Amino acid sequence: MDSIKGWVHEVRDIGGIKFVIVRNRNGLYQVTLPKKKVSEDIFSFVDTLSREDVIEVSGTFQEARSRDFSTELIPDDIRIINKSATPLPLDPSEKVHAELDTRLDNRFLDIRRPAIQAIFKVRHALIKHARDYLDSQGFLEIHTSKIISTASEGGTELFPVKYFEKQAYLTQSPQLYKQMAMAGGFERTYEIAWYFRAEDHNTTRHLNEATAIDIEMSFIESEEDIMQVLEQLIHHAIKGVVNDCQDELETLGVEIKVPSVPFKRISYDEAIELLQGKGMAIEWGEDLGTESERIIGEEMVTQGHEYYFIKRYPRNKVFYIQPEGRYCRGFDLDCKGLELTSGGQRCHEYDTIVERIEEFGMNPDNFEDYLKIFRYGMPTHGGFGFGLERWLMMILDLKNVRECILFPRDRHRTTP
RNA sequence: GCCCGGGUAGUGUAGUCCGGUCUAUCAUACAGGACUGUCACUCCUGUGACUCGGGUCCGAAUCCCGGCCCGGGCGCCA
Repeated sequence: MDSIKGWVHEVRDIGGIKFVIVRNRNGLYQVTLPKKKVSEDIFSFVDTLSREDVIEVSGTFQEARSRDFSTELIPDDIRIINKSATPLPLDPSEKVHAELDTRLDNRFLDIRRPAIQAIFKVRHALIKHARDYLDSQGFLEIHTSKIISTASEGGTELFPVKYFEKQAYLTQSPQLYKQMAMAGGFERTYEIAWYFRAEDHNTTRHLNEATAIDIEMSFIESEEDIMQVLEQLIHHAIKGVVNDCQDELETLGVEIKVPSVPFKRISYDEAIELLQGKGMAIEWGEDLGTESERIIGEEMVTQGHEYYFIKRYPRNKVFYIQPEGRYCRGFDLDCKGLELTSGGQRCHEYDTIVERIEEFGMNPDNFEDYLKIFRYGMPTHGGFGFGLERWLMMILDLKNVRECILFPRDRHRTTP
């Protein structure tokens, strides 16, 4: 006796023969009911089925006369585990397109669609192989607090949290904790981290709650040591996805090239030259905006580089990055014009970090907990934060980063 | 935060520019019926909608103002 459990995807009633297509996470199954081969009860019972009812069918599999199915189940019994209400707020069989907003409002139904499940299977594989790679390189997985007391990193806006009688915030990055882990002698750590950013942006590539692969490592000579970990991680993880997710990639209609290492590196100076050569009015020292990133991305792609580093930024990029003359040892990793990663070698000397805080117009007195870690033996170190949703979006060529997280939080959405 | 675009059955759309059989299109869905190899089954019948409030006008889905909601771009950021 064979049995399948799943959702009623479709009922095709041809009169003297009926087909029930059952869907579960493994795919679609055909249940075939020729009038003369099944009981009268079960034959008429099929008429009461609605789309998305949860059922269990038991019977015997046999070879199918079908274009799409090699086998079919001739049922002895069909049991309804739970009925579905009608009409459905969106169509999991994908006959009618639904807008992203409708889909997200009904995300649990949206996820029943095989193409959506495929996105999250790829996401799983990506994280698994990234983790495997970091494990193989001796990195220790840690988890740090998401509730912080002050906006010590600067840059982005924070969500306030009422913490008993105190004011606290949701973390924007595990940055400072990773550095404490270096001060603590872990030498190599990573965290699959949650970020919260209270920015008012409203684009297809921003989330107010996002995940990232964050690493930190000690005893480095320069930011190059970190960049090598990053490019190897990307190379290995994508190779893993290509190996594990053939079916999912086919479902999504995506063909992935494993990027070869090492990745292209260009300096900030070269980026500015390139942009000026393309007629852009940009001066040395300015940030690279969306337009700049796009132009650089196009140029890199024509040179055959999907992934590329931009390094040797001006020293005013971020305060905790090790300065070097007018430059600093920070880098970004971009993919086809989209920034995926920000990282670099951090300051490790107490005097330097204090100077940097002052250089950025901040008060070192507000950084006491942070500064303490530089006083008692801090090794050279560096790391990066690598945005998972953005990476997945680029790999799968999806148009909206909201597709890459189960329950996205954007400027307006807090449900479901 | 700034700028632009949009809101029509459960879902997705046509119609809006140029107001008038719009009694609002089509698909899908839903309800009922026919069909013994479907595979987006097909066919027949039926059900179901103009975001809200105000204004202009003989007349508003259509024009104007405001609210609410949504999408996108920029800035900022991963």
